Amino acid sequence: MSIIVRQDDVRRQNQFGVLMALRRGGAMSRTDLSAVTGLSASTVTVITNSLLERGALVAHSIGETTSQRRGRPQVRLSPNPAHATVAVIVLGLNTIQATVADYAGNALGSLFERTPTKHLDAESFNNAITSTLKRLLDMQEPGFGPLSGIIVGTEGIVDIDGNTLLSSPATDATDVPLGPALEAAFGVHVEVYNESNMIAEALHWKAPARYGSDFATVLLSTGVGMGLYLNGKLFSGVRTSAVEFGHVCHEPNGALCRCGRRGCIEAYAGGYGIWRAAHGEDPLSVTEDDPEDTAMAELAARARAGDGPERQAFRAAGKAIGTGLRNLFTIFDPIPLVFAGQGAAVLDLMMESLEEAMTKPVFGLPVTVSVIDSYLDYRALIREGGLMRGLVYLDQTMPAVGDVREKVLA
Amino acid sequence: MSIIVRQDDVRRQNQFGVLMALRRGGAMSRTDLSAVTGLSASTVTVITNSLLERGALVAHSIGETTSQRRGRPQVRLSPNPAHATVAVIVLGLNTIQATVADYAGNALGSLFERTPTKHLDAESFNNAITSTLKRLLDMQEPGFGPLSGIIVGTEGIVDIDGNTLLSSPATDATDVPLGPALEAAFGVHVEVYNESNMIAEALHWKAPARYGSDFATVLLSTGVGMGLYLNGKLFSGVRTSAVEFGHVCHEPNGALCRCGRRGCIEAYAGGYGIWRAAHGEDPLSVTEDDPEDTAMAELAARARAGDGPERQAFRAAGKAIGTGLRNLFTIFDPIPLVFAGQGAAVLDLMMESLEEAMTKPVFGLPVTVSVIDSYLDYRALIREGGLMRGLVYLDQTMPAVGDVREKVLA
DNA sequence: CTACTTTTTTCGAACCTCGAAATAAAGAGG
DNA sequence: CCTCTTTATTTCGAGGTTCGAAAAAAGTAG
Repeated sequence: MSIIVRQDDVRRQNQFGVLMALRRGGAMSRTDLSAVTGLSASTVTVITNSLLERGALVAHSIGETTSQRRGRPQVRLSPNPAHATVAVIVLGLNTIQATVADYAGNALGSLFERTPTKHLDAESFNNAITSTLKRLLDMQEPGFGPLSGIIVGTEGIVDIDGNTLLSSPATDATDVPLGPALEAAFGVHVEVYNESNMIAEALHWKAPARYGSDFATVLLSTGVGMGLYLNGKLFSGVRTSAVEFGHVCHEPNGALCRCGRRGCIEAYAGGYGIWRAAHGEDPLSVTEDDPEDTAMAELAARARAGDGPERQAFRAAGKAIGTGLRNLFTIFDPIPLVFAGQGAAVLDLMMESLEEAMTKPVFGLPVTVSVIDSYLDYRALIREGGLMRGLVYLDQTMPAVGDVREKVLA
Repeated sequence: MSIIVRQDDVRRQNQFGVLMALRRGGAMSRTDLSAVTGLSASTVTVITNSLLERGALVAHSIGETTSQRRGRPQVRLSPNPAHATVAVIVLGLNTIQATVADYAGNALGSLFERTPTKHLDAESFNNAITSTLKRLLDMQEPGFGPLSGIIVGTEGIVDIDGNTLLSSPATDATDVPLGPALEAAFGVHVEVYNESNMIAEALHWKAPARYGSDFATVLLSTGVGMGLYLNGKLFSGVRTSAVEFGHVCHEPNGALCRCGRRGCIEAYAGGYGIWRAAHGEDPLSVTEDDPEDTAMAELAARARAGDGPERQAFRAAGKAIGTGLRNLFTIFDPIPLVFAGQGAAVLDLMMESLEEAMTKPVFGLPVTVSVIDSYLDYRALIREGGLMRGLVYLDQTMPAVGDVREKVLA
């Protein structure tokens, strides 16, 4: 059904536009906002005054700007840090990291805990996360804004509503109602996302010029994940977070993957896949243990030293990823690429075979990928992406209560 | 950049909503429109009267409804056939089919021509299509509405703006500026689409309950095409029509495809791929000739008669398609499927291996596909989809000129 | 012919955005 | 110190939009 638009929707959308302009462009004056958003100066005045009155924005007092220009000085506006607080939780294998940040996006505090979450049942798993966040909140100094939202970033498959953790390496439990559990405990809106999606979200905010409308992030870690931005929006599955790039089939009847199927990209390019191939182990055997980062570094060193099974293992990984990317690009055209995670440190060993597999022309149209970046600290990216997602959620759902004049008259 | 909303946009959007409700639900009264769209009765009155005045709608005079109910009889409204005319052109290998239809979607006339377009240069190719449409328009009786838009559906790769035919089996020429050529010749808006996208569009309109938000169409013909509806919208590539499902890699280093690469799904499931495998021909040899429909029917008959290379060839085709679908479903979750084209007639020979490859569970989540339909006459679907796309374009771009009262007062 | 029922239109209220004009708040210059 | 100039912001009226309530229209029932 095509959606009907009301009067309020106009105001809400434009108010959101103003807030987004400030998030993107940093503090700016009403005049700047008018130029950036395309709204008239009078409309910007009405909207910003309404937001100021409700405490969502703050005006930077004079002197801070030191304009030295001729006319009336600009009053720069920006999100009011004290207006709200967002919590971001990043889950790993037996690790929980919680962070709180203010409405302006400044981190207020962080807590990293190692907890054996892997073998907990769903309820205990939720409780562990809840208590970590509780501890963090108790540590905060009084006076910070009210907690307004929680974003969780995790490996695994999440339902499309951001409520349920359907399946994740972080826990053996399935269909974990993490969203509702946190919502019940803290009384605020909660969204659970796949970590790769948050990496994409983070890059979109860090470098909008480069990662504006269309790009893909490939997370090379134990598994192989992907975040996709298409047409300026985060792409997700129909019912789940999906984009399980690591489980796209590379070789039918190929090496065994942890998911139980054969030939997945992850079975060649995941940490354990590379390790297995480098050591000449049976491609149909899978262990639960992940190779240590240091062990992988040694493997990479040996591969760089000279040809041999180690180098071949990395080459095979590159080929699997490259083939997968080419297939994806066959579906929606080539887009800029970003690699993140520890695997990005050994990209040099994979790049040749990756590019060879990826760039084979389709119908004479060569596949060209313009941007290939890499980021090692993917945890930080997940956190940043989650934070921005949380802030944008608040901006988007901020009610569009009436004009200022109304209250003045009353 | 987040988009700012103006006053006019509200009206345009709601006017579009009214027109869409009529296209979807057929002729209905203002009261029904109010219920379906969610707009108030007064707003519906204003919008419909404006559309009536401009000739976009007609009121069905009394008597037609024969309500026999108590109160004031409803006045049913529907798109005015004479308001506009849309032309749909379906291109095939050395064939051009042009159809014109009125604003209500009724076909007015059609012309099918066999023309050797394959070896024409770009300009001659455009001219051939232009002259076919000119002939068809000349054949029409006077009094039909003005030509308002042209939609072209074709095999091959089209740029995202619907202007340029980048590469197509219909012609050896590449980067054919078909859109601008037709626009220059007829002075109306032109959009060029991939045929599979139009098949998806057609099904979306034929059975919105079944094919509403998310589904995929697989076109089994000489090649293997796909149309995708995701989140209620036609999915396309970033720069081109894309979704070149047939050229997703099934077997690295596998059979040779016409695109020059190896192991594409089409190399196994396209008409020539099945033929080649059934006859034990070299999988690295490709011919330009396509097997005749009758020859393929014989092949299917032999495959149904008993096991042998023919049956194995169809099984291999099913496996290639099934694997490709599973990979796609790994990216965006399983969705209902529709098969179209001659290949849909031999689906029975492929279905077993197709389902086996497709439904292997990912991380314990079984892949289930609820709806699997098939349509043989895909040309008709392309035509219908193109027509609806053209009509919706007209609805969407209809200006939102002012209130009725204004003119009454003047 | 009158009462009732349902559909459609009319009308005023409440908003929203916009452009023009007015106002505010500096620096520049005498 | 006062006035002029310049730039930013606010005020105000106009025009457009949707909505709810009330009125009008156009039938059927009896």
